Amino acid sequence: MLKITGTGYRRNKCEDYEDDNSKENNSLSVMAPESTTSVHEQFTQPNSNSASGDIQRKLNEHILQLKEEVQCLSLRTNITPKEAHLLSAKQELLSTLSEDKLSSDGTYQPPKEYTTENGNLDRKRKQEVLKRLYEYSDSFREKRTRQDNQWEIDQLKKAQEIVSSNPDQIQLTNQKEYEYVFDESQLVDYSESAELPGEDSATHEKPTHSDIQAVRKSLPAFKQRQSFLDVVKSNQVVIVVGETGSGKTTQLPQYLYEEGYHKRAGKQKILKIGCTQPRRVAATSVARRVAEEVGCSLGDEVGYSIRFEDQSSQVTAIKYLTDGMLLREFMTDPMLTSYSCLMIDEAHERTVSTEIVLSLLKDVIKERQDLRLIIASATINASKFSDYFNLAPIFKIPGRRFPVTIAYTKNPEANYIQAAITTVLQIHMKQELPGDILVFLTGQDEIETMEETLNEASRKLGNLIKPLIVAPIYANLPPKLQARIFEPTPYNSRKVVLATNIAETSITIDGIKFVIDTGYVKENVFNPATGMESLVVVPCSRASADQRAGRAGRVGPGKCYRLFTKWSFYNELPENGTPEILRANLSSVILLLLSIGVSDLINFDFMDPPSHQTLIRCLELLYSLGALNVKGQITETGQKMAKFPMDPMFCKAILTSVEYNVKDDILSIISMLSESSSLFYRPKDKKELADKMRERFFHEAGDHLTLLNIWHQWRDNGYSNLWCEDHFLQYRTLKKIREVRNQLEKLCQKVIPVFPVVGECTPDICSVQKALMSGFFPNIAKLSKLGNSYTLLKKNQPVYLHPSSRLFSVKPPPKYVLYHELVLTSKEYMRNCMVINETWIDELAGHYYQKQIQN
DNA sequence: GTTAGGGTT
Repeated sequence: MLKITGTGYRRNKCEDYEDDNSKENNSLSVMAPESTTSVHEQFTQPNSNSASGDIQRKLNEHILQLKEEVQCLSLRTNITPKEAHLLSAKQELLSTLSEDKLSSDGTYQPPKEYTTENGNLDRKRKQEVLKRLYEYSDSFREKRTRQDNQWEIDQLKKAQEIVSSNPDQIQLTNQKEYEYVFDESQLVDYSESAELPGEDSATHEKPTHSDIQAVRKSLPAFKQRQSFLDVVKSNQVVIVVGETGSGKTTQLPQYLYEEGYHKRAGKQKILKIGCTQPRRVAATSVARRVAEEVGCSLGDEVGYSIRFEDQSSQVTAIKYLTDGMLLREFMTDPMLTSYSCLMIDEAHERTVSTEIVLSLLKDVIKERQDLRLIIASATINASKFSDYFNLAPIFKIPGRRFPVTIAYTKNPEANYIQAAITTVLQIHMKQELPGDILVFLTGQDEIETMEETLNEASRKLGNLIKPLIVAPIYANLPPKLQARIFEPTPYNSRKVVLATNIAETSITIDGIKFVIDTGYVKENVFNPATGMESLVVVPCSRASADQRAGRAGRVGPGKCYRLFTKWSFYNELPENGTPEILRANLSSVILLLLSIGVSDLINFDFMDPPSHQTLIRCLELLYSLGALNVKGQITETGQKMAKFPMDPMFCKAILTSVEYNVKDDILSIISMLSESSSLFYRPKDKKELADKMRERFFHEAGDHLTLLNIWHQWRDNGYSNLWCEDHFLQYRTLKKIREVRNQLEKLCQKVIPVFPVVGECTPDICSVQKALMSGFFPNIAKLSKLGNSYTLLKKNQPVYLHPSSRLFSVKPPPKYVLYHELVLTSKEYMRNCMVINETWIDELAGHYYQKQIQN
């Protein structure tokens, strides 16, 4: 019997849920019945209420044919939505008509609507089934359509965006797996077909202008086009609450454009309508879409601008850009004179960049009455933005989304992973197919554990259950494995996606019907007093829980199982998460503010002001780095440092490296350090091997030079992807490192045009170490007297070498080490450490450690 | 004797 309770799982999870929406208590009783005649028997029983023998024979023939077709299709790794649709139809038919769908113990019961009271297929129903069988067989023989091909191409594009660092790879797989070649002459026009994929399908056909306009007019935003324009006309700042699917991101900038906001009276030069996004993929993909709608090439009237990639020009009127990019634009154009309107999208996410941009804009709009500002936010904190902008009007646009039923547990869950596993299995056995499951967990470790357990459970259950495909997704998973979540779920099986909060906003997976939300998230906490970071698991906010639930309602009505009680949702979950600005290291942002002339930070109009302590620590650090003078004003050095988009400690090291004639090595090391967290890939089952490969790069002086070794060897191996895979290094990270390095190189030439080489200094390891130390001198620790731990040189705080550090195994341990960062996990660990010479402390950081040196 | 939530310039 298919009872989960019988397989060792604690209890029947579904019974533990209360339904939020009591009307929709659709508890499915799909439990296999104790005894029933098989479907096969029903057809062959001479006394059954069957149709004529002729129909019976035809039916049997078709069952055979159908089986073949289904088998053929389900063996394919990629099927188009149309094929998937046919497959599910065939699945339904087969399970109705053939004995093949019986579970091993023969307890299959055909769906109720097909049967008469005594369990046999009724005659009328059988004829209907036959009719559909013919229809589907015919349509199956038809050629692949343009939409099918386009869909595949789009899927690939999607995959390629995710794995953009890895184009060679994808192309290769592509050719192998796609046996069909796009052939114009074999097109069948399916534009009338209603069954084909969702909302985006209209744009796949290279639609005509009027088609596009029709789609645009169907969006909820269109109904409010005129009232939106009216509100913007009479208000300088408007808060827009646009739910998912309202079309706000693509339509509102276009409305402004159509209204002529990009034209300046009497002048030739075009003013831009800017729209910021917190993520790069969003900026690029939306821009592409809007360019299509406007009917221009990307980079002409519609463009985008992200780091390393500027697709905009003089004629660009609608520009999508990342919020960090707009923040950088303040440095060259503090009044943002090239914009007539700005839309700050996804403001509710409250990234540091968004908030600083908003604060700066609040000032700018006082000076520039002509600038229009639109802030798009989720419902939950729209009023906060309205209050901040002097009670700006809130303009609402309804969304378009399927309803999602929410279920809570009756009692709190002690072990949410176990609860999640039980829930997955119950959904899988009780709910109809197709319908994939998305589970929100907090990190790689949990995902790996759950993946193992689920695979094991489904192996044990064998053919008692339909195939369960477990697909993990988290940011640090290599792209090849990430792509698995986008593969269409094969016939008659269910996909379970185990995700971190990457699936909350950044990645959208089609076909999800069920969401399981553990209610937790990992959050980075930065302690300004110690400069220590730690990742802690905290309950997620109500806003995120709702966002997560919404992921179940993209393709149709969905269901979300929350592994916490309704009471705790309303009483224990915070309404919103802590804004990032209150828990991040702000030194880079503060330097940027200072460089654009914001000197009074204490009275700067933050939406949520960081603590004075945080600000003071930042200013102290900047002062000790020489970015500020004794009056707290930014120095020339500080101005140069601000030009580099990195932490000021990095910037300082770069400036010094030029003097020491070790710029190349420092740029390499710094680029590596800035991305080092996602450089190494350590799967659970190959940890030791991965660590062994890492040891090959070890440099006696520590991790910084180890990273330099990796860089050099990658370069010497022709920046090869295969080489990366062999060494458990993430190719996409290294590629990004290379881009970062190139950008820094260019900035160096711009910011420091003349390279003054001091003395006879020849590049050597010591100079590299000293250049690093000129920026990172606040991070020095001294070996304790017992020799088993270290103490921060500045304050009396015990810290430890991280076991992953090259220096961890050095005996005897070096007397002084310099660390890149301090993380609090099971202990206070220094990560990325380097040996330093005692004499350098006085030489390079005498001003900082005066007291300590005297002692 | 052991860490990796998601982003961005």
